[in-house]
Amino acid sequence: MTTVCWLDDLEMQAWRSLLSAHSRLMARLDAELQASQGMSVSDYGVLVQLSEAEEGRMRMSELADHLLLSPSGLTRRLDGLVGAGLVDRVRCPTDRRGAYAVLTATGRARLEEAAPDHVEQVRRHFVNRLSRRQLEALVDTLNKVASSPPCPGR
Amino acid sequence: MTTVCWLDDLEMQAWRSLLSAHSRLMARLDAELQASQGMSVSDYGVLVQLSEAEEGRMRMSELADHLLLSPSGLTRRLDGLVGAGLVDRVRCPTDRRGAYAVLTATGRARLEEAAPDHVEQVRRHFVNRLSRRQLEALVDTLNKVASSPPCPGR
DNA sequence: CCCGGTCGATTGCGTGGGCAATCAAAACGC
DNA sequence: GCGTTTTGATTGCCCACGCAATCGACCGGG
Repeated sequence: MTTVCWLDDLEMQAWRSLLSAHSRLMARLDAELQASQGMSVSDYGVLVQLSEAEEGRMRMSELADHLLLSPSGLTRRLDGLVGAGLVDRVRCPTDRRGAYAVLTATGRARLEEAAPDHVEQVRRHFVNRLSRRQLEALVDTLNKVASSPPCPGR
Repeated sequence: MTTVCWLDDLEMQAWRSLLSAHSRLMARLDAELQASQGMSVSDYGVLVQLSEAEEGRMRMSELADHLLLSPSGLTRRLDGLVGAGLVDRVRCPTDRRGAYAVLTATGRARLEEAAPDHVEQVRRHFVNRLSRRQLEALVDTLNKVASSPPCPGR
């Protein structure tokens, strides 16, 4: 019974390792941040992005781009955070279609509270398992993967 | 405004590269396989696993493990494939709780039809962007990430 | 036997997220 | 200045998936 396999062993392994590593890693981080801080990694990500932005505020569309989320996805993710008082939605005064997401004081506090745990978890499950050289190589490798396609069609 | 950041630059880059590369890669592969074959990468994955198994059959639980899916997730994923006639559900004769997922003839045909496209897409967006050395390093790196935690708690 | 414990699979339910449609507010064209 | 088009965000609808509860079937101790 010939199995369909036009990727050689190494290529196949690389592909499957990527799926497996990502899946396991995310599952662990989600579970642990949920357990230790009652916060999802996604919500944490929103708070981090905002905290790094000028004055803790960012336009919805820009934020969505940074988080690799669709506009609708972000809208609803913010609903939760707004409900929890961690983020405010502020209509943009100069362009009244647009809106800012702004980190509230409690939001910032909550982030600072959760950050040590999350960082420790990322270290334990990811960063600390790799050498500096491996981290460098990984960045390089993944950037090649993430970069725009050769665009033959466009 | 000090941003929360207890990971140094390289570590942060590695972490964000992983998220970004995975997200973009999956989005591209999903979109392209959907466009060229009307099939999701997840469904494709099920067919591949079955095709590699003895006689194209596998127990539900084992299949779920291979696919990194929860039992319920697999059950419902299979519903679709069964509905499409690509897979059969067969109750295990020796243990009537259990069930096999078996690849049908049409399922195998469908897989063989879709495979060239998918392989080409994985090559274009992933494998071919990397050198052999990078692939080797990547496998090694990701396996370290995926491997079981140090288990201090258990 | 048979009865409590366990196991494999499925189902109910909740959450997360994408796409397409929508809406209001700009921006553009003339 | 006033339609038309474009843009930013939100909403409706849908799908994927995980967890917990469930159900039938097996198993091991009396």
